[in-house]
Amino acid sequence: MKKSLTTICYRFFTNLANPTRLAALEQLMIKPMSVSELAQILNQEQSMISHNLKPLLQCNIVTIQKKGKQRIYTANKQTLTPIFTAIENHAQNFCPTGGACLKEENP
Amino acid sequence: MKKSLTTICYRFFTNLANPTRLAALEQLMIKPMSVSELAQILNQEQSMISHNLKPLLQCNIVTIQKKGKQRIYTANKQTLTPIFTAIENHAQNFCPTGGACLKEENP
DNA sequence: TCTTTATATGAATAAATATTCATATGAAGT
DNA sequence: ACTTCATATGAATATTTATTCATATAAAGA
Repeated sequence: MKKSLTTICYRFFTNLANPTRLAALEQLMIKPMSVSELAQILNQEQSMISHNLKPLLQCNIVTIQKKGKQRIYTANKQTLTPIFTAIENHAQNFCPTGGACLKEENP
Repeated sequence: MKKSLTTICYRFFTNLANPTRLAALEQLMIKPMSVSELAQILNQEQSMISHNLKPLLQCNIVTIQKKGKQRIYTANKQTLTPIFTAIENHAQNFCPTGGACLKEENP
């Protein structure tokens, strides 16, 4: 890992380390959609969705395209698919019960 | 992405979204080492290293083995290598200057 | 057993992030 | 130009997370 990668990783992981943003990405992995559609599906305020999409956009974890008044956000699958796959593998190999990594809960 | 994966991802990314933990992992990717060795290399207090290794251990992102009084921590390369690789790729493809994703800084 | 060394833990404080609410911007139609 | 709808932004507050310092535990040797 090159020195600068730590910085990039930090921004990247910080970006993903948020339940709202992960839930939004989960939806966007299914299909591109607008802010208000996301807000409706996730049952969150529009401003919250906007606030949370902003850093994802800044890191190109999502992209945007205008469609009339709407902004359609699209997940960057090229980046996200391998990462989610890696975590799925980790979960399978190292968190067999889905919560086994919570060692404090099963000592 | 299954429903529960969002939860696992959240724990996982939260774990990695920290400069101290990333720096520790960077070292542990090079070679396994003890808490005090990490503390020395990273120029941080021992308690801080311990505190930060704890959640990594809980999620099996690192493993531990005892060696006398020392605890030798080892990075889980099986999990970490593909993730770091994916982020390296993302950085190459979407952050060409290493900071291009900071769009506010080059508008 | 006493001492030393290595590590972990707890609790207080400090710092960073998220969330909310009010409001601004901006596109499209009337 | 005015209205409506979609989205973004700012600023205050709430919440989460990190850091520090003091102390506990635990292994090993004298």
